[in-house]
Amino acid sequence: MTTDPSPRRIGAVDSKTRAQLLDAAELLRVAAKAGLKPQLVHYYFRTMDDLFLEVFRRRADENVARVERAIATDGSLRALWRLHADPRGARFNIEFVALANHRKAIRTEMARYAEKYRAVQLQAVTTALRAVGVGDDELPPIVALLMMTGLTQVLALEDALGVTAGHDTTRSFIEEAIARVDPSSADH
Amino acid sequence: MTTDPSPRRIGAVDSKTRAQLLDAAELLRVAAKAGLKPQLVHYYFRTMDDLFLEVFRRRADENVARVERAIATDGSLRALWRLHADPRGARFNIEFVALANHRKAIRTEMARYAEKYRAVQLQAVTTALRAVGVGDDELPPIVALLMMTGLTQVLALEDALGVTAGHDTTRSFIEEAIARVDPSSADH
DNA sequence: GTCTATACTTCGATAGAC
DNA sequence: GTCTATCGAAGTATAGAC
Repeated sequence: MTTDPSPRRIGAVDSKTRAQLLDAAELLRVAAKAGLKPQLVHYYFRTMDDLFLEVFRRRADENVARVERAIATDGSLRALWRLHADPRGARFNIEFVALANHRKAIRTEMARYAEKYRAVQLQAVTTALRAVGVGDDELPPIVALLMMTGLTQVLALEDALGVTAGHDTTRSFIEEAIARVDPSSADH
Repeated sequence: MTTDPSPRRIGAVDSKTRAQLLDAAELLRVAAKAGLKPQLVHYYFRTMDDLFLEVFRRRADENVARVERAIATDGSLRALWRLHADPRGARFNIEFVALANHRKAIRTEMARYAEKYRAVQLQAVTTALRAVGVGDDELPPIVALLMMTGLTQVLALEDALGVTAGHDTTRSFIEEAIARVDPSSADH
């Protein structure tokens, strides 16, 4: 998919400029805003899709790794929620949802990663819930996971719009609910 | 904001073509796909923002009205969830989030409506929870509302990507949870 | 009042200059 | 290997024809 069937020349993978373009794209300003000529994008990535795909994969891989690391060191419910509660992940997701709206290649890649990511997280949530004695019929892991994901997403989305009423209340409530069910992981 | 400070001519508000453009835009194909020349958009709406803003307001107003109607006839938790669970609303929202990413005018309008919509729904959820005896400290209405909204949003979003694992389980769980807390509103 | 010819700008991409 | 001149297409908007 990223392999190059055409004869056109392409920039070196370890080029500094290439890295700059990736960084810029991640912040969703492309080229111009980073002080680089727009054409450079096509020299280093051939197409816009290729650029965005690489940004996406880079981040997605990192996220999967982060979750796996977190599980290894502290698989508590609270730790998982904290992971979710970081708005950067949700914000990143929103940006790409917007992109995916127009770009099939992005959509496909998001689907692929959504499944992989979901599996990793589901495993973690399942273990965490079991650890604190929450039964599958009381709260199925997949439900807990989708709720966490959804909640984080709305919070991030509204935040981007400047609508934040009730957000702190909600975050506190979740933290407290977790503390209630698993006092051992409390840290303040 | 939609008033016209410039002298340029503009199409009649009750024109059939104008209505067609609005309908087309709602389905996110614009002009061309509806068999209309792209320039017509600018005759009837002056700018793209104006077109999208009108589509958005039309829908948003309708949604607010729909919730208000629902509350009036059946303000039960279940009814509110059903309202949320309709994926059309969430899908619509996602489309506009994508648009808002590039269009400040849309972003501003979304924020305005988000607050209005939130107020109406919060009122409804508050009443519904009180009716079934769920205390504010047990589950604050704003938390319930944000969770419902978030959950619906993820479901719709994943659905758009073709990722649907666990969705049915989750929907069933919510329905059952509601039935448990409010058996009177059960309908099957 | 309705629509189209036209222009301008941005985006995506290529070929070619250094 | 790195970058820029240039192009075509799409998106956005205006002036003018019917």
